[in-house]
Amino acid sequence: MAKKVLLKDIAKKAGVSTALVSYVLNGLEKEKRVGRDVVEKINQIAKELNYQPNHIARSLRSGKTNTIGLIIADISNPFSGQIARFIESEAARLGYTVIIGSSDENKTKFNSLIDSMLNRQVDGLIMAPADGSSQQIKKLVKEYIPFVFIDRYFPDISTNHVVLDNYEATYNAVNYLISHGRKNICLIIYKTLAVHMQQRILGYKNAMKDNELEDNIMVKEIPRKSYFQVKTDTEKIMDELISEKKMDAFLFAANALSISGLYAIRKHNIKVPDELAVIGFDGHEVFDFFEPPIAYIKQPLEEMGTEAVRILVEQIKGIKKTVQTEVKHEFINRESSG
Amino acid sequence: MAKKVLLKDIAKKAGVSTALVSYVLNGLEKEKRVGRDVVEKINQIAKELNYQPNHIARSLRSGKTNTIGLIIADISNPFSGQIARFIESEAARLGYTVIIGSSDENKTKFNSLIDSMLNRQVDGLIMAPADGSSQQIKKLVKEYIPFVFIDRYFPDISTNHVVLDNYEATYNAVNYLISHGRKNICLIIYKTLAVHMQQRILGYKNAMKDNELEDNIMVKEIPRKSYFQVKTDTEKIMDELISEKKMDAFLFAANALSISGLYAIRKHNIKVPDELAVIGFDGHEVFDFFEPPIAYIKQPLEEMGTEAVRILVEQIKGIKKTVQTEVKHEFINRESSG
DNA sequence: CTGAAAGCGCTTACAG
DNA sequence: CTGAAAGCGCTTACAG
Repeated sequence: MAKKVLLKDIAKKAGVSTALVSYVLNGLEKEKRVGRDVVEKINQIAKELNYQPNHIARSLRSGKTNTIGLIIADISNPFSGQIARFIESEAARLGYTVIIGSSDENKTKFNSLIDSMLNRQVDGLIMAPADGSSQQIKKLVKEYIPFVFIDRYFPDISTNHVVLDNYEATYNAVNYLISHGRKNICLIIYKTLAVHMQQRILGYKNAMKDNELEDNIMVKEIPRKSYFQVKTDTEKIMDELISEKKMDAFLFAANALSISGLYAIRKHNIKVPDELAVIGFDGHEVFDFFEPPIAYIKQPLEEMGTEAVRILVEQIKGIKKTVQTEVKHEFINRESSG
Repeated sequence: MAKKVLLKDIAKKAGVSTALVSYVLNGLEKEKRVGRDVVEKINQIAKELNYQPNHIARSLRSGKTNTIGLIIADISNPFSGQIARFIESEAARLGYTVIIGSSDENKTKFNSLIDSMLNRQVDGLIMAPADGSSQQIKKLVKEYIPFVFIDRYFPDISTNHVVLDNYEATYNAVNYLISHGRKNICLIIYKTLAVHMQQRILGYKNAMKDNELEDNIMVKEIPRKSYFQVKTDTEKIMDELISEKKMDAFLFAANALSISGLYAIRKHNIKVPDELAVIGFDGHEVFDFFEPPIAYIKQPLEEMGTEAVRILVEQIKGIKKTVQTEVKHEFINRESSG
């Protein structure tokens, strides 16, 4: 293996101390008022030897790793993957590397991911917290670990977060359905106490109430288990609802739910939107393929990811204010909405 | 911030040196023949103080970071995301953390990701190398950096890799189509010199030849650009081919190509498989939704990911033999194949 | 403007 | 069986 070039190799060759080399290579030549000729010589030698600093050594000394921990539900799911991608890009732009972990919405895994990332001395965390993990989060707050939530948060802890305008998202969608003549609108959603889902329920319910349809409120909650289980559970509920023939519209509050629901709708050969209007969440290629294309509530993933990184980096740099950002959904209206 | 517990805190409290503590906590008590009572005392105090080792310090001293760099095309694409997930799991099981980077199939990005990961002192790399990056790879080989390729490799460099039996995958699929009466089979594939795609072309061509259909060979190559561009290009070519009405089957050699092709097929209202048989690659929910469901060649992603990690970790631990694994495709046969 | 030196928190020969 | 000490490769007060 080619011998690694070290700071002191440059120092020796330039005939100066390692301190000078460190200053120059870190752009502190102005601040430390290093001589012009020395700066030039050091830069040239560094280039010549193709010097690559050892991040580990730098981190140990400086206490900063320039690494961000990202904890999401599951990197193999497109929603998580896309947001991870945007986070990775923005982080790289700002000089940070990202370590990703998948919690599977499991509190134990989530907590152990946090521990493992902290042991690796990440400078901060971006997380979609799992249900029931608020104890662990309180510890982070107490220890002044910089972090930002995405997608959800705990209302009883004051934290930085970037979330969707979940209430408005479902409120508007339901209003749209009602204004186009639908009255029996069912909301299919995950069974969880997480705020983001609760807000989606609230948006739905209030839209129904505001249109004097409170008697028609119908919320079906699906346990958040494996993808396969979600599909089975959703299809089963859809089977019942469809055979009762009471519904004239479905609003799905998450991607996997939408897809599972669409399977059921197709199986029963229901005409969309004539018999049933449908609005999905997040967006998926299956929505484009369905006959007709499915309308959906789109989250601005790039904005969410970029914003989360920006907020986190500010926190890491020492800005102490709490930042809570709500980004706007976009309603992608297509034939299925009726 | 709660004061971090250090090795020497434990040592002080136990009245021993840090060396003993280090040995015990790293499970070297047998090898170093540490006294029983001392072992117990150290373990107890470590638990009591909730000691968390500083990985950075450990890494600097030991030269091992227990970190793996993973470079794939794009983490937001389901194929990459799923394989990343399996790699992450297996790595965690073996005590490694994964840093992920997306190359976008771009040689420059790919090379700079390698540099950045090496600066972070990853112990090894798992990569789906971008076209034209073989120079950089030769450097890795020369510097004895442990790495494993997935999905593709460079035939002129002897490297560890885990790849699909690409030749057999398309050979068998084409044979199946022919044995079910298809004669004018078109292969839609990315335009690249990468071996894995070349093997898929070869499998196709040889199957055609072996059935005396060499005059019917029709390969259409799509430049690998943005997803949007791929879709546009594929649809355009499909439009032509479909209007000529000469084809009776399509084999798509990658996921994005399949989906783009399916859009075109649906647009033209072609009956599958009556007018046109279709076989896709990789698998996607859209395949399930299409009428009829699309048959496809499935890659064993879990096996590929797990195997890649195992090989890499062996290399990191010093085993020098080159390991080249070919995993078996699975043909998921469904109505569309005719 | 520059250098000598401490120190980040571990691991690991070495000596006894 | 155990301890004192060097050292991983940087950064950064401190002194001049």
